[in-house]
Amino acid sequence: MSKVQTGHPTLADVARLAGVSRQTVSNALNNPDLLRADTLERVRQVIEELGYSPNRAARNLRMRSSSLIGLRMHAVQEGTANAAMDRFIHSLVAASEQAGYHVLLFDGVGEDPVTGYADLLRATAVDAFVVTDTFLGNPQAKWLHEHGAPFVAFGRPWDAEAPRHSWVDVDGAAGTRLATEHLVEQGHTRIAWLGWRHDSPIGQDRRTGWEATMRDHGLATDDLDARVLDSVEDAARAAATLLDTAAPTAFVCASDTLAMGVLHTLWIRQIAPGRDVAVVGFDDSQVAQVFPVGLTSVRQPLEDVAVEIVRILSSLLGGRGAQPEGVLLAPTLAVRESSLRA
Amino acid sequence: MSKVQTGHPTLADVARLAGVSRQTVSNALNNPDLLRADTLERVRQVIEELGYSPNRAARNLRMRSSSLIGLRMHAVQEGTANAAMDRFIHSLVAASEQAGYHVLLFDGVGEDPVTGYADLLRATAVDAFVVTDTFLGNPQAKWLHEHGAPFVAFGRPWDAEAPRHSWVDVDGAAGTRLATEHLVEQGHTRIAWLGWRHDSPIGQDRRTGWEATMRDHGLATDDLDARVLDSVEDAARAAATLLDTAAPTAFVCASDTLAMGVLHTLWIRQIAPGRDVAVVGFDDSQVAQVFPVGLTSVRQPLEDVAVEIVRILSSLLGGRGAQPEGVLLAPTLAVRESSLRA
DNA sequence: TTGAAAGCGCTAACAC
DNA sequence: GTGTTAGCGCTTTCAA
Repeated sequence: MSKVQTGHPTLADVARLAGVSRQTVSNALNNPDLLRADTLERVRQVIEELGYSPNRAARNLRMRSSSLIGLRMHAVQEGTANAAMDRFIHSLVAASEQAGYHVLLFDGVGEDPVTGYADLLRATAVDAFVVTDTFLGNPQAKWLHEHGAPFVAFGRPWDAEAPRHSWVDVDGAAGTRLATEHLVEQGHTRIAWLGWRHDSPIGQDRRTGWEATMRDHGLATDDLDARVLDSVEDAARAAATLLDTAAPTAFVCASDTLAMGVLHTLWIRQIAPGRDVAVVGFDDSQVAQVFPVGLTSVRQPLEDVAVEIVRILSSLLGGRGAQPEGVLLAPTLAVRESSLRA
Repeated sequence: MSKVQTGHPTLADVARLAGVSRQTVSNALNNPDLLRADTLERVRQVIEELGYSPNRAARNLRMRSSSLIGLRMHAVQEGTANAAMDRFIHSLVAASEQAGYHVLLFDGVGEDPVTGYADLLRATAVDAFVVTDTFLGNPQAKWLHEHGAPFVAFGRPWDAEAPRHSWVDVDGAAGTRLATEHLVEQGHTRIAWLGWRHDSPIGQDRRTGWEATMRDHGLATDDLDARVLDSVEDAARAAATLLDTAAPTAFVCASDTLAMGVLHTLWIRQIAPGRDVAVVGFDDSQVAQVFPVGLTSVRQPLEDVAVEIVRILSSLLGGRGAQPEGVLLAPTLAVRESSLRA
């Protein structure tokens, strides 16, 4: 007597209805070329009819893989405009799906920065990770590498000379270079840099784009360089000081948050953004897009970043254990009113 | 001869080392009370020693469940400040983890709005869904209900009198009521509403909070009601018109995007936000938080929403097939300079 | 080209 | 309390 159909159809159900063995059905799905055309057609028809889809858990168990990519998500930092985390996550989800993966989110809570990774890895709940919080001496990357866990980092390993793992990053210096060149084109010569005080390698990188471009154009940078915490208030104060002491006509900022501070000071002083003093931010956050004046901002190509990450991940998981690979992508500049004289 | 230790330790490994049967190890994990204290201790020690964690796929296959909650993620809408999607997603991830679940993201791409759901469901890749795009006649909710898929909606089913599925939502009317009451307290009497033109039930709901509060205070609403598309530019124009025709001293807006438009008009006219004309937005987006003036905004309790959703989901999956449940949560008001006279 | 057998690692049911 | 048996649904040998 045949089993009661409690839930979803299984491979066996399809096989029975199609009058073939289970293996043939499996082949129809995974190695269609092995079947004779008419058999394939018949099996496919039954699959369609039944709305059959291979059980994930069973396949995972057998294949020793989950088709899941783990991504640790942090709490949104309130009061800042920097992270475009949701844009990146969506890009990653879309790119992963193209490659047959799904994204599993886990929480970055707790003291130990690797706990979440360890648990998922030991339980073979995910095939690989995408690590986003890559800073100097990133403990996750180190741990994952040591444990042989496949992963790709969004962000360069700033410390290692010869990185041991693959990464994809956006060229921050190229971004600020774009911004500075754009301002020079607009006729500015006194272009200030507003960066982060506790300077991360990321902040340093972004700063070099401004500095190098200024140098290239023979423009002075003395007194035009300020560093503050990544807050609107601090940026506003720093902008005020800069305006008083160095009279810049343009600001390149390490973040949209800082740019907002500059705009605040301009507003207080009745200085028109764009016409009187130009401002450029970094990240093309929603704030930059929605701010009434329209904040010009460096935009990271997160869609491309995601595609590259998934590509590397696929080759990693595909067994092609190639050399660690680093990909550096160029950002673009979203030009808006805050940097236009018109 | 014993098997080669290729990868992770299994239940059998633990059992062998602890000198017990596999079942005993399983019990140590899932039904600790069944074991004698010393046995439990011994098993636990070996588990610790080996860094053992049950294989997810095997457990999933056996339990016919994945401990995964599916969430469809849409592309970020550029140029608006409304969605606090990342805040919600993180809240959901955190709450899920507390309950032993993880969040699986999939993409909302394609013509057919239920494709992604259907695929995951048929493959038993997820145990349940969280549906966020709940609007009138929501096709996903209908489809999921018809297919007996467990899910909870973030958002009320506006059409049904007796909803067939569980939902959690934020009381939009209560939010705009808070906003309006706050403005009345600040001494405003001519408080305008700036809402959406193609009015969704959500927009209508938010509007009623303003209208009812105005009525309660015996304040006129004629000519103080404008509807536009959800864009900064349209909002700016509408605000200008309202200022000319009805001279409001305060604006309650259906979104932060609209509020930005109002602020833009105020800026152009050299009207000080807060001091001269008050503005309140909706969603407490990053824009509201970072905008130099500080935009007062209705804040959805997304953390609580996530907790409630997971609670309902857990009971749904726990077999307690209770009646569909609806939970309406009250938002709060994040008060900032844009609504303060001081 | 197709079929039969084995087993991935786990837990529910039942014996002891 | 603990051990034995069976089987979740799939894919990878190997044989026909």
